[in-house]
Amino acid sequence: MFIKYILIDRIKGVRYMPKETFFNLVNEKKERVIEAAIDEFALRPYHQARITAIADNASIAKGSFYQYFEDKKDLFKYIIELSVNKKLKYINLDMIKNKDKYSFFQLLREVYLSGFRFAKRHPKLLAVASKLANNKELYREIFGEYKDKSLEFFLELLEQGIVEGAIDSKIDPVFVAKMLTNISYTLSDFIYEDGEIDLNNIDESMEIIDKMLYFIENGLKKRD
Amino acid sequence: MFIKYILIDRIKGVRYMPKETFFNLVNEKKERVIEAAIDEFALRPYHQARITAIADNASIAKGSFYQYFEDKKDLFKYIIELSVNKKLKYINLDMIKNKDKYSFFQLLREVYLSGFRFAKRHPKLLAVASKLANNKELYREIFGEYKDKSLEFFLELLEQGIVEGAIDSKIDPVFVAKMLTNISYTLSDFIYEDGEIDLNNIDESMEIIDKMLYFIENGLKKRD
Amino acid sequence: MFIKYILIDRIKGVRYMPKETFFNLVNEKKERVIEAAIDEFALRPYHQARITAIADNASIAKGSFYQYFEDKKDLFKYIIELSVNKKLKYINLDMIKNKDKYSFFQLLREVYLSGFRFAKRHPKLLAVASKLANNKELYREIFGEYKDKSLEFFLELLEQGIVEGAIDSKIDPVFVAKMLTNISYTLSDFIYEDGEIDLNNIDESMEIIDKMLYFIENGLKKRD
Amino acid sequence: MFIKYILIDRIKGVRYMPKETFFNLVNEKKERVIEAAIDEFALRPYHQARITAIADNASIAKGSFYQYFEDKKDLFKYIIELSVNKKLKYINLDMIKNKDKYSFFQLLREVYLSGFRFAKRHPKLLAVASKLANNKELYREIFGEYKDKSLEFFLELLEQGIVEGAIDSKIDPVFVAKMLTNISYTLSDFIYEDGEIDLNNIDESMEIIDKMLYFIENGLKKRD
DNA sequence: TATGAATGAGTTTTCATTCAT
DNA sequence: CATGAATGAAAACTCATTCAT
Repeated sequence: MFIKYILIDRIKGVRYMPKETFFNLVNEKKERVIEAAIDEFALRPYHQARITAIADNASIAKGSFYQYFEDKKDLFKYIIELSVNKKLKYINLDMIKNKDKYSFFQLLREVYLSGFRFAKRHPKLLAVASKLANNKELYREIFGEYKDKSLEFFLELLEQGIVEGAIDSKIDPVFVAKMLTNISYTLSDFIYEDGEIDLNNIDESMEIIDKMLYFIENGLKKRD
Repeated sequence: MFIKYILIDRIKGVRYMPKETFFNLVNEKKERVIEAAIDEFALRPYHQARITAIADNASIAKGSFYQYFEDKKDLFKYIIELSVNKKLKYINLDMIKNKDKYSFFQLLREVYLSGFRFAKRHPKLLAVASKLANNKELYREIFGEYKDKSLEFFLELLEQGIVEGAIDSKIDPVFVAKMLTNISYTLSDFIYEDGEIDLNNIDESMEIIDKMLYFIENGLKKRD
Repeated sequence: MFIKYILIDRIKGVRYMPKETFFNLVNEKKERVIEAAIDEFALRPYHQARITAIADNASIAKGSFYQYFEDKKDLFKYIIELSVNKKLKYINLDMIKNKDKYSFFQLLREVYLSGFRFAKRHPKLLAVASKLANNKELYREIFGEYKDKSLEFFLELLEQGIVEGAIDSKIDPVFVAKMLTNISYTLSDFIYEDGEIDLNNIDESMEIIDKMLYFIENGLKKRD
Repeated sequence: MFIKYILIDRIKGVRYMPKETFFNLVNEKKERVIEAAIDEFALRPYHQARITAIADNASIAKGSFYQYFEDKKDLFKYIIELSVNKKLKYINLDMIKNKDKYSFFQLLREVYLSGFRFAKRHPKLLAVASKLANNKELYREIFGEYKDKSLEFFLELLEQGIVEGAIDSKIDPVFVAKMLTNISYTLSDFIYEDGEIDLNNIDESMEIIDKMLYFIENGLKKRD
């Protein structure tokens, strides 16, 4: 999930934005709109989500909505972008930036842990993102065709790990990068669903991440 | 995916079916309808899929559609069921039925391989199934609440594997079962997307599965 | 009600009839069709009644229906006509034919009693007739504009009653004829609705009729 | 009819209403919609009445209709309610409220006269109400099950009349109440139909009512 | 800028009737 | 005659978007 957001951030040259009028609103109203939008997009798939409901819940006129945003897609993009930005704050950016100073498994742990933390604190944003992830057609319609940067991120990490001798060189880096990416996309999603886990217990959360990493590490690490 | 299909098969007592009129049609027309439906459901999320488009593409009158099926949901269920049945043919049922005679990793290989084969040969059916898997609300509306049997299937396998000493007893079976289930749901999906892989080369396909299994096996197997 | 049926009978020159094919059917099938039609027309207003349901319940093909009847209206007319004929059997025709031999109140009693008896024995036919009576548009569409013969029947009776000195000459015959007609149309209907009355108790039925006649007689009879 | 309206008025707590948007319309448009609706509901039975026709005749977009009303039933209820309110203005409420100060026959006269006046001035509203009265299924669907208050109203009047010695104690009050109710429901309806009566001649109207009352009075009043 | 009424294309569904076999 | 699939007009209802004030 996290990586996907990084990706989105990178392609932001193409992104559409709310109109200036939206940014001129008083914060209170802006937030009413954003919250109403998140509520609706979290609840219904994109095509089922209704501008009417958003306008009603934000207590703005339907006409006003079109003063602020080009159309439904414009709003959706904006909400996705907000999620990205929110999510980035949960990542230990320092560690990622200086990724050559940390081991592969340290970095991986951080990436997954961030995703999990985010899921815990912002379940609705997670729901919105999940709606997008589950709808490839929409995903491409909104962001266009792309090379998956998150894949490249993991690939780079893996190759570095092999060079460093931390990872079994018999694994196929491309394939494993795909798996890790896939896990990063769905991890927080499926953990979140498990009602038995107390999301407020941070120790327990880490324990889960660590169980997974134990499995991954075993699967990847070089043995003598 | 495979396990989910087994599940669906089991609850088939509740399933709704096309009307008799549909089965009385000449095969050629029946297939036109089925293909048009698969095309539409593969292309659009369930709620966006249009009866009109299906009728048009199948070259039948809109009214005829309702001679054959109760409604959109009825058709959708039927298409899902077709997928299930098609998929079951790709599974080495013999091996699954006699699962106590095979090792955990042999069974896992078979399960994943089946999913992959199916994805290769019926990409549209995969797309339809994926639409359902990605829409939990619809899934429950159609099939009712349920305990995920595929999870239990993997869990059982894992516990047997631990008892037999094939699997590292330090892993958390519940958690790993979740991961394996998750992989089974998405594996063929994400492999299929990679245009670089030659789906018609069966050796290459197996090679991919085996790469994944190498990783999983390393992650799980007991070491001395 | 009864009088309305007499009326219909008289205008039968205009009536449409089932096709010959219908009359060529074996009685058993004919009756299946008639019963299914009565069931449907008793249950739903004319425009809501469905040929499909009738064909299904009669176990005939929908196409066959159109071999027997011109269309829905044709069938409806036929069912109405059947009701009329059935109803006529409940009337002491002898008494009506020789109406100059009986007193006004004797005749009135017979007319109302007949309607009541019929309602009791054929509640579904009553329901069908009531559907028609309640839908003037349909009534005229089916039977065309008409002078209400039942009105004339009562009027004639009343005038005779006045001449004979049985009826108060201060009443307005036209007006009272209208009221009596109206009562004849709705009497059985509203008595039938009253769940408290035991329709199978013939004495009780007569008692009701007689209560009404007591009231009417008081209202009309000449006093010295 | 009148009494039924009183009844409806009483249960008005449950009534559904047009949306606010409807009341915000300029009066001219509101009236166009109301008139188009009355025209359609007067012409066709409820299930046959077409939203499309109403929208067309009111010169509004079909979509606009749904801005104003929840659905067809919502509109129908509103039209019925309008009729009720209009009708109540024709009733000498003062007299009804103080019913112990007036004789049974005076009250009856007032009730029937009101119904007649209303029928004369608003024939279409009468047609609409009659559609409802003739469709018990719809009536109950819209207003719910109920004890017929109008029956009780007449029953009460009658019993008081008996106690006061104004009415023949040999009549069956329940039965007569039913008849009077029935007459009140259909009176204006059947008078209206008679093209020969000059509805604009108020004296003539009263004359008709009085003819009827003469008959009823004779039928009911106590004789020495 | 704010408003909210107006729009109408698009969707599902129903059913009387036709027609080829 | 029997059959039952085919048809398509017609209906209710939805909702993103426009636009006049």
